[in-house]
Amino acid sequence: MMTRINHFPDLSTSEIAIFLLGKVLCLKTADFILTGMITETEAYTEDDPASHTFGGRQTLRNQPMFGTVGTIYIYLIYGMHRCLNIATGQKGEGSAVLIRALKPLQGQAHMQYNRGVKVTAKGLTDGPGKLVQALGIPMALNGASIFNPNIPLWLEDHNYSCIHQCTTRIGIRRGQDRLWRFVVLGDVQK
DNA sequence: ATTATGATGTACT
DNA sequence: GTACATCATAATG
Repeated sequence: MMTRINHFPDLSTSEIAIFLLGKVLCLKTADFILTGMITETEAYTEDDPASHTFGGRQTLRNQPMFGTVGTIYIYLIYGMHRCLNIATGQKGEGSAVLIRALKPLQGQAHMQYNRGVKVTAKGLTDGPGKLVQALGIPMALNGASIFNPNIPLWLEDHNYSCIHQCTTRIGIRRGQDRLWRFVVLGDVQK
């Protein structure tokens, strides 16, 4: 059984971050479908000093984070890498889940081509910037809904069940103490 | 194996 | 000007 996800359960941002672990992110191009299982996520909310929306700050860039649940937020970080987030909460609430890592499932060779570097299967998509590049997620999807059936990016539930761990976050300076990073442990069961 | 450095857009001081 | 939700490459142990 494999179903396309067209809504999220009514949960908090960190609970949705956990919900997304083991789900499958899919991108369709003219010739390929590229898929990968989500293995690492992170929650970002308005009370998180590391969030673009800390304290309710609104800018032109972070508007999608204030959109309805499922709004896609893609932004450029360090001038060169793009990160994929999915908004959570009500419209007007600046919260989202960052997709930090995938395990490649379908179209690995094409992901390799998109990345343009010689790396192992793990290295293909084991970072937020890497997975966006590997799938070739277009910036044009910024602000669209992940539940919109007319866009080439969507989520599927393949009924993978996985054990997860909550950890402190990495790669940031502020708000490191919060246990809002979620990773899949070990192998995944069908 | 770990550490150092450069690339460089957007938000903010 | 500085900081940043990063990554590849080079240098070092």
